[in-house]
Amino acid sequence: MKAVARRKSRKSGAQEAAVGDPSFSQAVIAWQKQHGRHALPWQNTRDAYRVWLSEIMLQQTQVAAVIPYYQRFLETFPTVEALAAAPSEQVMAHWSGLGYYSRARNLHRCAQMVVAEHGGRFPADPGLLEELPGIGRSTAAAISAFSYGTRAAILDGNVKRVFARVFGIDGFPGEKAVENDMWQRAVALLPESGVESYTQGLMDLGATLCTRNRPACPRCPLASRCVAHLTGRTAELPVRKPKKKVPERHAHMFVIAHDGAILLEQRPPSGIWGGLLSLPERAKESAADELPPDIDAVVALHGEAAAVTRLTGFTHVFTHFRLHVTPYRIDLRTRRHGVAQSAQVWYPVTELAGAPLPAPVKKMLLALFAAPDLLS
DNA sequence: GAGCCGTGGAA
DNA sequence: TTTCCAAGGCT
Repeated sequence: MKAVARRKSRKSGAQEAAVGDPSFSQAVIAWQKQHGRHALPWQNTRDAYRVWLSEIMLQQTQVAAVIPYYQRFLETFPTVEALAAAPSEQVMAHWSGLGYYSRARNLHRCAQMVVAEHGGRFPADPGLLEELPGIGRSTAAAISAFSYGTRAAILDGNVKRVFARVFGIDGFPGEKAVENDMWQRAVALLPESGVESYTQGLMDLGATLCTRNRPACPRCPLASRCVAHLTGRTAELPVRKPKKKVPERHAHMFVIAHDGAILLEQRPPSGIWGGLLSLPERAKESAADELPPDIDAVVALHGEAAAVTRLTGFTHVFTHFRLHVTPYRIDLRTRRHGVAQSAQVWYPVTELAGAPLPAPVKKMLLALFAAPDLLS
Protein backbone atom coordinates (compact mmCIF):
# COMPACT_ATOMS: atom_id res chain seq x y z
CA MET A 1 0.00 0.00 0.00
CA LYS A 2 2.67 2.47 0.99
CA ALA A 3 4.82 1.71 -2.03
CA VAL A 4 1.97 2.10 -4.48
CA ALA A 5 1.13 5.56 -3.30
CA ARG A 6 4.75 6.57 -3.21
CA ARG A 7 5.55 5.36 -6.70
CA LYS A 8 2.57 7.21 -8.04
CA SER A 9 3.57 10.54 -6.54
CA ARG A 10 7.09 9.97 -7.74
CA LYS A 11 6.09 9.93 -11.37
CA SER A 12 3.86 12.97 -11.22
CA GLY A 13 6.55 14.90 -9.37
CA ALA A 14 9.17 14.50 -12.08
CA GLN A 15 9.15 17.60 -14.22
CA GLU A 16 12.55 18.26 -15.69
CA ALA A 17 14.69 15.30 -16.58
CA ALA A 18 18.12 15.35 -15.01
CA VAL A 19 20.94 15.01 -17.48
CA GLY A 20 22.78 11.72 -17.60
CA ASP A 21 26.52 11.52 -18.02
CA PRO A 22 28.22 8.15 -18.55
CA SER A 23 31.62 9.56 -17.60
CA PHE A 24 30.30 10.21 -14.09
CA SER A 25 29.46 6.61 -13.32
CA GLN A 26 32.59 5.37 -15.08
CA ALA A 27 34.74 7.57 -12.87
CA VAL A 28 32.98 6.29 -9.76
CA ILE A 29 33.24 2.65 -10.81
CA ALA A 30 36.92 2.88 -11.73
CA TRP A 31 37.71 4.55 -8.42
CA GLN A 32 35.66 2.04 -6.42
CA LYS A 33 37.47 -0.92 -7.92
CA GLN A 34 40.84 0.48 -7.00
CA HIS A 35 40.24 2.50 -3.85
CA GLY A 36 36.81 1.54 -2.52
CA ARG A 37 35.95 -0.75 0.36
CA HIS A 38 35.85 -4.43 -0.49
CA ALA A 39 36.12 -6.28 2.80
CA LEU A 40 33.15 -5.17 4.85
CA PRO A 41 31.38 -8.15 6.48
CA TRP A 42 28.30 -7.79 4.26
CA GLN A 43 30.24 -7.51 1.02
CA ASN A 44 31.32 -10.26 -1.36
CA THR A 45 27.97 -11.95 -1.16
CA ARG A 46 24.78 -11.82 -3.17
CA ASP A 47 22.77 -13.36 -0.36
CA ALA A 48 19.82 -10.98 -0.20
CA TYR A 49 19.21 -11.85 3.42
CA ARG A 50 22.66 -10.64 4.42
CA VAL A 51 22.46 -7.59 2.20
CA TRP A 52 19.04 -6.71 3.61
CA LEU A 53 20.17 -7.21 7.20
CA SER A 54 23.17 -4.94 6.69
CA GLU A 55 21.16 -2.26 4.91
CA ILE A 56 18.61 -2.08 7.71
CA MET A 57 21.31 -1.91 10.35
CA LEU A 58 23.17 0.77 8.43
CA GLN A 59 20.21 3.13 8.29
CA GLN A 60 21.33 6.28 10.10
CA THR A 61 24.07 4.26 11.71
CA GLN A 62 27.77 4.24 11.05
CA VAL A 63 29.66 1.23 9.76
CA ALA A 64 31.83 0.80 12.82
CA ALA A 65 28.78 0.58 15.08
CA VAL A 66 27.06 -1.98 12.88
CA ILE A 67 29.80 -4.56 12.38
CA PRO A 68 29.61 -6.37 15.75
CA TYR A 69 25.81 -6.38 15.67
CA TYR A 70 25.75 -7.73 12.15
CA GLN A 71 28.07 -10.58 13.01
CA ARG A 72 26.14 -11.53 16.14
CA PHE A 73 22.88 -11.46 14.23
CA LEU A 74 24.20 -13.76 11.54
CA GLU A 75 25.50 -16.25 14.06
CA THR A 76 22.18 -16.44 15.86
CA PHE A 77 19.92 -16.03 12.82
CA PRO A 78 21.81 -17.43 9.83
CA THR A 79 18.79 -17.40 7.53
CA VAL A 80 15.65 -15.39 7.04
CA GLU A 81 13.67 -18.44 8.19
CA ALA A 82 15.63 -18.58 11.44
CA LEU A 83 15.01 -14.90 12.05
CA ALA A 84 11.32 -15.18 11.21
CA ALA A 85 10.89 -18.06 13.62
CA ALA A 86 12.73 -16.41 16.49
CA PRO A 87 10.81 -14.90 19.42
CA SER A 88 10.68 -11.13 19.24
CA GLU A 89 12.36 -10.82 22.63
CA GLN A 90 15.43 -12.54 21.24
CA VAL A 91 15.49 -10.31 18.19
CA MET A 92 15.14 -7.19 20.30
CA ALA A 93 17.84 -8.40 22.66
CA HIS A 94 20.26 -8.77 19.77
CA TRP A 95 19.41 -5.28 18.58
CA SER A 96 19.74 -3.73 21.99
CA GLY A 97 22.19 -0.82 21.84
CA LEU A 98 21.90 -0.15 18.12
CA GLY A 99 19.09 2.36 18.51
CA TYR A 100 16.02 3.13 16.41
CA TYR A 101 14.24 0.07 17.71
CA SER A 102 11.38 0.30 15.26
CA ARG A 103 13.96 -0.97 12.79
CA ALA A 104 14.22 -4.19 14.79
CA ARG A 105 10.47 -4.64 15.02
CA ASN A 106 10.13 -4.01 11.28
CA LEU A 107 13.07 -6.32 10.62
CA HIS A 108 11.33 -9.15 12.40
CA ARG A 109 8.00 -8.48 10.69
CA CYS A 110 9.76 -8.22 7.34
CA ALA A 111 11.47 -11.58 7.80
CA GLN A 112 8.14 -13.19 8.58
CA MET A 113 6.54 -11.61 5.51
CA VAL A 114 9.38 -12.73 3.26
CA VAL A 115 8.92 -16.29 4.52
CA ALA A 116 5.14 -16.24 4.39
CA GLU A 117 4.58 -14.29 1.19
CA HIS A 118 7.75 -14.75 -0.86
CA GLY A 119 8.78 -18.30 -0.06
CA GLY A 120 11.74 -17.13 1.97
CA ARG A 121 13.32 -15.33 -0.96
CA PHE A 122 13.65 -11.56 -1.06
CA PRO A 123 12.04 -10.13 -4.22
CA ALA A 124 14.37 -8.65 -6.82
CA ASP A 125 11.94 -5.90 -7.78
CA PRO A 126 12.65 -2.74 -5.77
CA GLY A 127 8.96 -1.92 -5.90
CA LEU A 128 8.09 -5.17 -4.15
CA LEU A 129 10.90 -4.74 -1.64
CA GLU A 130 9.59 -1.30 -0.83
CA GLU A 131 6.27 -2.77 0.24
CA LEU A 132 8.02 -4.58 3.07
CA PRO A 133 8.24 -2.91 6.48
CA GLY A 134 11.40 -0.94 7.17
CA ILE A 135 12.39 -0.77 3.51
CA GLY A 136 12.06 2.61 1.83
CA ARG A 137 12.98 3.62 -1.68
CA SER A 138 16.72 3.92 -1.13
CA THR A 139 17.08 0.76 0.92
CA ALA A 140 15.02 -1.19 -1.63
CA ALA A 141 17.32 -0.03 -4.41
CA ALA A 142 20.43 -0.94 -2.44
CA ILE A 143 19.19 -4.43 -1.61
CA SER A 144 18.15 -5.05 -5.20
CA ALA A 145 21.34 -3.69 -6.70
CA PHE A 146 23.70 -5.57 -4.39
CA SER A 147 21.74 -8.83 -4.42
CA TYR A 148 20.50 -9.01 -7.98
CA GLY A 149 22.42 -6.36 -9.91
CA THR A 150 19.20 -4.42 -10.52
CA ARG A 151 19.69 -1.01 -12.09
CA ALA A 152 18.10 0.97 -9.28
CA ALA A 153 19.19 4.25 -7.72
CA ILE A 154 19.95 4.86 -4.08
CA LEU A 155 19.84 8.23 -2.37
CA ASP A 156 21.28 8.11 1.11
CA GLY A 157 23.22 10.65 3.11
CA ASN A 158 26.44 9.84 1.27
CA VAL A 159 24.94 10.31 -2.16
CA LYS A 160 23.20 13.51 -1.12
CA ARG A 161 26.49 14.94 0.10
CA VAL A 162 28.36 13.93 -3.06
CA PHE A 163 25.63 15.27 -5.34
CA ALA A 164 25.27 18.52 -3.43
CA ARG A 165 28.96 19.21 -3.89
CA VAL A 166 29.58 17.86 -7.38
CA PHE A 167 26.55 19.63 -8.84
CA GLY A 168 26.64 22.64 -6.54
CA ILE A 169 23.11 22.08 -5.29
CA ASP A 170 22.31 24.97 -3.01
CA GLY A 171 19.15 23.84 -1.21
CA PHE A 172 18.79 21.85 1.99
CA PRO A 173 18.59 18.15 0.96
CA GLY A 174 15.83 17.56 3.50
CA GLU A 175 13.59 19.84 1.49
CA LYS A 176 11.22 18.03 -0.84
CA ALA A 177 12.07 19.91 -4.03
CA VAL A 178 15.79 19.42 -3.48
CA GLU A 179 15.36 15.75 -2.71
CA ASN A 180 13.25 15.25 -5.83
CA ASP A 181 15.96 16.90 -7.89
CA MET A 182 18.54 14.58 -6.40
CA TRP A 183 16.42 11.50 -7.07
CA GLN A 184 16.15 12.50 -10.71
CA ARG A 185 19.90 12.90 -10.94
CA ALA A 186 20.44 9.59 -9.17
CA VAL A 187 18.29 7.78 -11.71
CA ALA A 188 19.74 9.61 -14.72
CA LEU A 189 23.32 8.92 -13.69
CA LEU A 190 22.94 5.16 -13.29
CA PRO A 191 25.41 3.20 -15.42
CA GLU A 192 24.20 0.74 -18.03
CA SER A 193 26.07 -2.00 -16.22
CA GLY A 194 28.04 -2.41 -13.04
CA VAL A 195 25.49 -0.95 -10.62
CA GLU A 196 27.02 -2.88 -7.75
CA SER A 197 30.39 -1.16 -8.07
CA TYR A 198 28.75 2.14 -8.86
CA THR A 199 26.41 2.06 -5.88
CA GLN A 200 29.14 0.92 -3.54
CA GLY A 201 31.44 3.54 -5.04
CA LEU A 202 29.03 6.38 -4.29
CA MET A 203 28.76 5.22 -0.69
CA ASP A 204 32.51 4.77 -0.37
CA LEU A 205 33.18 8.21 -1.80
CA GLY A 206 30.83 9.79 0.67
CA ALA A 207 32.12 7.80 3.60
CA THR A 208 35.86 7.98 2.99
CA LEU A 209 36.63 11.03 0.80
CA CYS A 210 33.65 13.32 0.48
CA THR A 211 33.18 13.57 4.22
CA ARG A 212 31.17 16.25 5.96
CA ASN A 213 34.25 18.16 7.04
CA ARG A 214 37.69 18.25 5.48
CA PRO A 215 36.89 16.27 2.37
CA ALA A 216 39.91 14.69 0.66
CA CYS A 217 39.37 16.42 -2.67
CA PRO A 218 42.91 15.79 -3.98
CA ARG A 219 42.16 12.06 -3.98
CA CYS A 220 38.66 12.39 -5.39
CA PRO A 221 37.98 11.12 -8.93
CA LEU A 222 35.24 13.72 -9.31
CA ALA A 223 37.25 16.76 -8.18
CA SER A 224 37.80 18.06 -11.70
CA ARG A 225 34.04 18.24 -12.24
CA CYS A 226 33.02 19.13 -8.68
CA VAL A 227 31.35 22.53 -8.47
CA ALA A 228 31.98 22.85 -4.75
CA HIS A 229 35.65 21.96 -5.09
CA LEU A 230 36.20 24.23 -8.07
CA THR A 231 34.52 27.17 -6.36
CA GLY A 232 35.88 26.60 -2.86
CA ARG A 233 32.48 25.82 -1.40
CA THR A 234 32.99 22.33 0.03
CA ALA A 235 32.52 23.72 3.51
CA GLU A 236 29.16 25.25 2.59
CA LEU A 237 27.69 22.28 0.76
CA PRO A 238 25.53 20.44 1.37
CA VAL A 239 23.42 23.19 2.88
CA ARG A 240 22.93 22.51 6.58
CA LYS A 241 19.62 21.88 8.13
CA PRO A 242 17.97 25.25 8.81
CA LYS A 243 17.93 26.17 12.46
CA LYS A 244 14.70 25.60 14.24
CA LYS A 245 12.74 28.82 14.45
CA VAL A 246 13.20 30.25 17.92
CA PRO A 247 10.05 31.06 19.88
CA GLU A 248 8.84 34.64 19.85
CA ARG A 249 7.96 36.22 23.17
CA HIS A 250 6.38 39.59 23.81
CA ALA A 251 6.46 41.80 26.84
CA HIS A 252 5.45 45.25 27.99
CA MET A 253 7.95 47.28 29.94
CA PHE A 254 7.00 50.31 32.01
CA VAL A 255 9.16 53.36 32.44
CA ILE A 256 7.44 54.84 35.49
CA ALA A 257 9.00 58.26 36.06
CA HIS A 258 8.68 60.93 38.71
CA ASP A 259 10.91 63.76 39.81
CA GLY A 260 14.04 62.67 37.98
CA ALA A 261 13.81 59.02 38.97
CA ILE A 262 12.34 55.83 37.49
CA LEU A 263 11.15 52.64 39.08
CA LEU A 264 13.38 49.62 38.56
CA GLU A 265 12.95 46.02 39.68
CA GLN A 266 15.52 43.49 40.71
CA ARG A 267 15.17 40.37 38.58
CA PRO A 268 15.26 36.87 40.07
CA PRO A 269 18.78 35.53 40.60
CA SER A 270 18.44 32.84 37.93
CA GLY A 271 17.04 32.96 34.44
CA ILE A 272 17.21 35.66 31.81
CA TRP A 273 19.07 38.72 33.00
CA GLY A 274 19.35 37.05 36.40
CA GLY A 275 20.16 39.42 39.25
CA LEU A 276 20.14 42.55 37.11
CA LEU A 277 17.92 45.54 37.59
CA SER A 278 15.35 46.06 34.87
CA LEU A 279 12.08 47.79 34.13
CA PRO A 280 8.85 46.43 35.55
CA GLU A 281 7.46 44.20 32.82
CA ARG A 282 4.47 42.05 31.98
CA ALA A 283 4.38 39.23 29.48
CA LYS A 284 1.79 39.50 26.75
CA GLU A 285 0.43 36.89 24.44
CA SER A 286 1.17 38.34 21.05
CA ALA A 287 2.41 41.32 19.11
CA ALA A 288 -1.16 42.34 18.34
CA ASP A 289 -1.94 43.16 21.93
CA GLU A 290 -0.90 46.78 22.05
CA LEU A 291 -2.62 47.81 25.24
CA PRO A 292 -1.02 46.72 28.48
CA PRO A 293 -3.90 45.05 30.28
CA ASP A 294 -2.99 45.90 33.84
CA ILE A 295 -1.38 49.26 33.31
CA ASP A 296 -3.85 50.99 35.59
CA ALA A 297 -3.11 48.68 38.46
CA VAL A 298 0.62 49.08 37.97
CA VAL A 299 0.36 52.84 38.03
CA ALA A 300 -2.18 53.07 40.84
CA LEU A 301 0.22 51.23 43.09
CA HIS A 302 2.73 54.04 42.86
CA GLY A 303 0.79 57.20 42.24
CA GLU A 304 -1.34 59.09 39.81
CA ALA A 305 -0.50 59.13 36.15
CA ALA A 306 -0.16 62.44 34.36
CA ALA A 307 0.78 61.07 30.95
CA VAL A 308 1.13 57.66 29.29
CA THR A 309 3.21 57.39 26.14
CA ARG A 310 3.95 54.35 24.06
CA LEU A 311 7.66 54.28 23.22
CA THR A 312 9.45 52.75 20.30
CA GLY A 313 9.61 49.01 20.71
CA PHE A 314 12.67 46.85 20.27
CA THR A 315 13.55 43.19 19.85
CA HIS A 316 16.24 41.41 21.77
CA VAL A 317 17.63 38.10 20.54
CA PHE A 318 18.51 35.37 23.02
CA THR A 319 19.91 31.98 22.17
CA HIS A 320 16.58 30.21 22.61
CA PHE A 321 13.96 32.88 21.97
CA ARG A 322 13.39 36.40 20.73
CA LEU A 323 11.87 38.98 23.01
CA HIS A 324 9.78 41.75 21.48
CA VAL A 325 9.42 44.60 23.94
CA THR A 326 6.76 47.30 23.84
CA PRO A 327 7.78 49.96 26.37
CA TYR A 328 5.44 52.56 27.84
CA ARG A 329 6.48 55.72 29.59
CA ILE A 330 4.27 56.68 32.49
CA ASP A 331 4.90 60.06 34.09
CA LEU A 332 3.44 60.38 37.54
CA ARG A 333 1.75 63.57 38.71
CA THR A 334 2.06 62.44 42.28
CA ARG A 335 4.03 59.63 43.76
CA ARG A 336 2.88 57.44 46.57
CA HIS A 337 5.77 56.72 48.91
CA GLY A 338 6.52 53.61 50.81
CA VAL A 339 4.74 51.22 48.48
CA ALA A 340 7.76 50.05 46.54
CA GLN A 341 8.32 46.37 47.20
CA SER A 342 11.63 45.07 48.41
CA ALA A 343 12.73 44.15 44.91
CA GLN A 344 11.91 47.62 43.61
CA VAL A 345 13.95 50.78 43.73
CA TRP A 346 13.53 54.37 42.55
CA TYR A 347 16.61 55.10 40.54
CA PRO A 348 17.86 58.57 39.57
CA VAL A 349 17.98 58.86 35.79
CA THR A 350 21.34 60.61 36.04
CA GLU A 351 22.85 57.37 37.36
CA LEU A 352 21.38 55.03 34.77
CA ALA A 353 24.62 54.83 32.80
CA GLY A 354 26.26 53.03 35.71
CA ALA A 355 23.27 50.88 36.65
CA PRO A 356 23.34 47.06 36.38
CA LEU A 357 20.81 46.98 33.55
CA PRO A 358 20.42 44.66 30.57
CA ALA A 359 22.10 46.21 27.55
CA PRO A 360 18.96 46.80 25.46
CA VAL A 361 17.12 48.30 28.42
CA LYS A 362 19.99 50.58 29.31
CA LYS A 363 20.30 51.66 25.70
CA MET A 364 16.65 52.59 25.51
CA LEU A 365 16.67 54.44 28.82
CA LEU A 366 19.78 56.43 28.01
CA ALA A 367 18.24 57.49 24.73
CA LEU A 368 15.02 58.36 26.49
CA PHE A 369 16.63 60.48 29.19
CA ALA A 370 19.39 62.05 27.15
CA ALA A 371 17.41 65.30 27.37
CA PRO A 372 16.67 65.93 31.06
CA ASP A 373 14.04 68.56 30.32
CA LEU A 374 11.71 65.80 29.14
CA LEU A 375 11.26 64.73 32.73
CA SER A 376 8.21 65.86 34.54
C1' DG B 1 5.93 18.66 5.72
C1' DA B 2 7.29 18.09 10.35
C1' DG B 3 8.24 15.34 14.28
C1' DC B 4 10.00 11.30 15.93
C1' DC B 5 13.12 7.66 16.77
C1' DG B 6 18.92 6.15 19.65
C1' DT B 7 23.55 5.91 19.92
C1' DG B 8 28.29 7.19 19.33
C1' DG B 9 31.92 10.00 17.26
C1' DA B 10 33.83 14.36 15.88
C1' DA B 11 34.70 19.31 16.14
C1' DT C 1 29.99 21.37 27.08
C1' DT C 2 27.12 21.76 23.20
C1' DT C 3 25.98 20.80 18.54
C1' DC C 4 25.73 18.22 14.59
C1' DC C 5 24.72 14.25 12.23
C1' DA C 6 25.49 9.33 10.29
C1' DA C 7 24.18 3.53 4.58
C1' DG C 8 16.19 6.46 6.57
C1' DG C 9 11.59 5.20 7.35
C1' DC C 10 7.17 5.81 9.47
C1' DT C 11 3.22 8.44 11.21
